[in-house]
Amino acid sequence: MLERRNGIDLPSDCQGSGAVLARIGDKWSVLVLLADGPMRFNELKRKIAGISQRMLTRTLRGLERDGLVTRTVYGTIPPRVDYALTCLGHSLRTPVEALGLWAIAHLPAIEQARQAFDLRGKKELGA
Amino acid sequence: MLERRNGIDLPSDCQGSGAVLARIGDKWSVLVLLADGPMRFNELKRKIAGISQRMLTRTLRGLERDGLVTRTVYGTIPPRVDYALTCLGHSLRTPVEALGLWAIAHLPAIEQARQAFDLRGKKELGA
DNA sequence: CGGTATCCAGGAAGATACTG
DNA sequence: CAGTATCTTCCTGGATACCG
Repeated sequence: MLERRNGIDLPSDCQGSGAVLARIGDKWSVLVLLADGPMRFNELKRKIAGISQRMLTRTLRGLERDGLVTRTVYGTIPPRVDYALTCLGHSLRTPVEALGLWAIAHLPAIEQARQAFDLRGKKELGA
Repeated sequence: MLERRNGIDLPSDCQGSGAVLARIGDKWSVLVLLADGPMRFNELKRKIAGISQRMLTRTLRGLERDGLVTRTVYGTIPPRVDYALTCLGHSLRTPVEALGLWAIAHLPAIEQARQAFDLRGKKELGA
């Protein structure tokens, strides 16, 4: 994604950051990540409350593909499928939770900055 | 603290996580965030290498609106505009860099998981 | 130099219906 | 229960051209 061109490179950690953010930056992945303990499909769907069946399937497939969750199918009727975090998936929770803590701490400041910014925009229009 | 899991709703702090991820989860914000020191528009554009003028403008506006960067216009000719991280913006670097470190450490594992996953998919098609 | 304005393609995500 | 298939809408992001 980030090609090195004409000599100037971004800090090396950008490569990874970009890929990881593409993975967890989507609308639902983090929520799945934070829903811990092995869970069945509809259990997750209920817990996440708002996700569509389609998006939950897609999100879980993506996480499974990246080795962040395991998918265990029991050949029973009715079918039962369990999803659980892998070791790798669990380890990702640490930095993600750090981000969550930052969000809790600073979201009010962000909201405030937004209002101030939008207000300035309005005034310029009026002037 | 993030682990409250009594089945009903997501922890309240997920809202914040979601909002922050929506902010930095886009394709370019993090790169701007990590490019430190006050920088002029084209300086940033060169450093990020691959971003279009339009997206850099949009990204910077978004970050400015959220109070993460400042935009300083000098009324000179030719024009000069400096962008710098605010205190808030700088503080966000810590968790973002933590995520970057995780990425560096585990990206190989992810790549490997992907290949294994895709391979399994192919075999099933063959069978 | 530092932007805006406009157009366009592709993917993300929702709603709905059907299946083993 | 745990999905797939399909259709549609929205948004992101790239390309291009012009402006103060």
